[in-house]
Amino acid sequence: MSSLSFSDILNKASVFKNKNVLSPHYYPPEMLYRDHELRTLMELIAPAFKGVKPNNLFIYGNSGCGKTAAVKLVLQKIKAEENTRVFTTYMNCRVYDSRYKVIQKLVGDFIIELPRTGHSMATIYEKLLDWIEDDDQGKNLIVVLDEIDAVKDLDDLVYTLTRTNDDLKKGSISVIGISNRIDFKKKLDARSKSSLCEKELVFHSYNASQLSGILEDRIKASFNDGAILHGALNLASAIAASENGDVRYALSLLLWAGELADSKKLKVVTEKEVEDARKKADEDKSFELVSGLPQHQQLVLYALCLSDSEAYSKLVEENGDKYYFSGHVYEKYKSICRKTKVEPRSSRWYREYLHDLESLGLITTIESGKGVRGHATLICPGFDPNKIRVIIEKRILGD
DNA sequence: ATTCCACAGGAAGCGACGGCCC
DNA sequence: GGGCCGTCGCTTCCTGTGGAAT
Repeated sequence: MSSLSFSDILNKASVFKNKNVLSPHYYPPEMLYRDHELRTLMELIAPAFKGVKPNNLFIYGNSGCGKTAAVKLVLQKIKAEENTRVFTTYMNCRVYDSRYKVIQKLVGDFIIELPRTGHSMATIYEKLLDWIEDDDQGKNLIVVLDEIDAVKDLDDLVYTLTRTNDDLKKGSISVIGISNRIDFKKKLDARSKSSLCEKELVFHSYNASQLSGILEDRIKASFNDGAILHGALNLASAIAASENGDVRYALSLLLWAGELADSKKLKVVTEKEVEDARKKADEDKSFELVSGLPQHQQLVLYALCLSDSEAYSKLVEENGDKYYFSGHVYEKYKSICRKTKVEPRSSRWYREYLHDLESLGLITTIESGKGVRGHATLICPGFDPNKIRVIIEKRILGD
């Protein structure tokens, strides 16, 4: 042990040349197969350089199909231009998820950092207006709202930003909204929709051969020559193609497969490592998701996993999966709460928990449809119930 | 045809919290 | 220190919905 040094660890043989290229936070300087989208984006933004407000834009497409990367690339090009009054800012709405937080972030980026609360909406809004107008010809601000569907009061936000352009004597604000949920537009009211979606741009999913192309490109920069066998590459692209052409997923598969090969001291990554990486990724993901859950969501999940052995649980078989009535799971949840001396949440909140669990992929729900009285919901665990049970027992009931 | 059931999910509001400004 | 302000996690109340039961 005493002879071990950092250089030993760093110089250990590896299939990787540069792992960073595979990270989800890495954005490539060039993009393949997205010429049309990049051009459209740039044409849309171009008027800003003449002091004309660009149209608002709404971008959608499945996850991992290059939306964010394309926009970030264009933002870099804007920043590279000199002497302009075009300002840009990018934010992810999972973090900035309310009108207040978005406006606050704008003020923070360009004017002054503000505390989380304390100032009224009106105060910080005025600050923003003053800043945009405080220039001979005003400033043209382009705001990119990634995962825009996460904003809770999006109608208010869109209304405020639209109104800003009316209030401004000079300068403008344009919005580029990005989402991977096409259906979310339905939730907006008509005015916000027409305002936000002045222009729309769809990113279609990559097909298997495009995925291979992209992967090959990244492999060159991240792995040693010949470290990835052709079969492994093809398998990774095929898996990703079946996951809606998600490049991010494909890259993380390669990363995991490479790490697996390193740990087995292999010089090349084969199909086997990719396959194992996929399995391991699924398991790790479920473990991480479950252990990171708030207490009551864990209890709900636990109730669902335990329903199997209970005599009163009725089950409906649907292609081999066991579905449980949401009402019964709620009762089970309440009884577990009683046993563990925890105050159960209301059924309204329980329904929110189900939504959360479903969006995390930990459960799937279907409507009962015919054969059941009323409008019942049926729930099925997304992973092996026994494994989930063990994780939760360690977490909650263990201590 | 009407009533009942088992929910879904929107709206309003509550109270604690952390923070501002004066 | 008091009056605002926005947020969070939650409850209560309520209307809507689709099919079963009567």
